Amino acid sequence: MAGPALPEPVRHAVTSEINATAASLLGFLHDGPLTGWDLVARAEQTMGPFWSLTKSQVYRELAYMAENGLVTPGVTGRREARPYTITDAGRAAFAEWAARGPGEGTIRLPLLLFVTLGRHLEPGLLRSVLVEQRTHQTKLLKEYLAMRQALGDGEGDPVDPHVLATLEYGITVARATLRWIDRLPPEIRG
Amino acid sequence: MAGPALPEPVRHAVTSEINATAASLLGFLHDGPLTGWDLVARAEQTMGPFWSLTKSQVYRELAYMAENGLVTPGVTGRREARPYTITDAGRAAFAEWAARGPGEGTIRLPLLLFVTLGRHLEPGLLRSVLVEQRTHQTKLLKEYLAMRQALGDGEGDPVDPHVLATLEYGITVARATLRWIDRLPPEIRG
DNA sequence: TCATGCATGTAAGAGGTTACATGATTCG
DNA sequence: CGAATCATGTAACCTCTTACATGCATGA
Repeated sequence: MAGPALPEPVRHAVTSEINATAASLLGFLHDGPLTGWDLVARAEQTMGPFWSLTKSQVYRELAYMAENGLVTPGVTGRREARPYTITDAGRAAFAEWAARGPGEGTIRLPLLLFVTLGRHLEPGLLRSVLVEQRTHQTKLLKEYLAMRQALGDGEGDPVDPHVLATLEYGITVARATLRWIDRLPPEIRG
Repeated sequence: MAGPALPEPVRHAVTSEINATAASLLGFLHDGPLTGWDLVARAEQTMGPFWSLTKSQVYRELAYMAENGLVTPGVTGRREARPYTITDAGRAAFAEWAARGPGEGTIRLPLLLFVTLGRHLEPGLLRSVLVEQRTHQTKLLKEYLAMRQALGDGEGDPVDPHVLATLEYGITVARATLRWIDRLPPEIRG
């Protein structure tokens, strides 16, 4: 009974879909070549906390994408900087990712976990955490407002409304969070 | 020259700190024994999208915690249900985790990525995504309001203000998101 | 010359997701 | 009796984080 070998399951059968991390890098590369370092900075500057990204991930995805022809590494310039350029295949992969729509996203807020489980925490702990959080959100909001101000003052290039819209989201959420903290009942806020 | 062997790096030197996922399970178990299934449901009900958790993770953490004496599995009851009870060591591990404070949290919103990279998307794609998102947030808000209503109508047990506060956060954020969408400039909203 | 910032990368492990597999119970 | 729901779990894989290692360039 020499049966046929079990077939290897075929992965990535058609197009080897890229993940959201790679897609975000390709998105930024539409504006021109950038190094891994630049990409980390760009993500941080334009998306703040709403798109977390570490340099390890970035270098890994860049290497993967270079292997697959989605980007091409350039010659190293100043210091060891190696700029990557998006290719037509890269643009196609990005468009394909975009066509699938944004998925659900991931949110994990330990702060909310603290609040939810508040009755099992030592009294005072939750309060001090909320005080810290208030300070943090206030600082964040201030920074966002300063950024908007700087973009508004026609400093150099015209502002992309999409980038501004993302900044507005940050402002909106920071304000909402502050209001929420301030309206928490006294049993919780102390 | 028989030098000493390289020392094995010692991990978890002191107390083998638990992760936030395990901590959340221990938190819920403070209210009494729960099965893995219950825990998934509890997290979903009380924290909604702000604490994502899959059953694979839950069963894995429960097994790990049982091995380490933080919880004890009970006898299987109805169906295959196996309720876990928190131990004193479990309560200690939870308190220790809490004392470290909530960390930064993780947020990854592909929707914001779409907005930020909007100028590189096919015209119309971003608009339809925003329309869908508006519908989704409206539905979410409705559900939250219904939940608050149900909790407010003294249905059975008195409501824990902490759980209510978490629900308020959901309401606040959903409203803020809706306002943000509605105020997006016409170049983006269409 | 020394600290700081720019810049790239590797290794290892922890955490999270998806698909699969199985079976009990309830209700219509 | 069949469908839906309750309930547990494994395997494989992907993704993300942390720590480590290296070196160039700039400017005080």
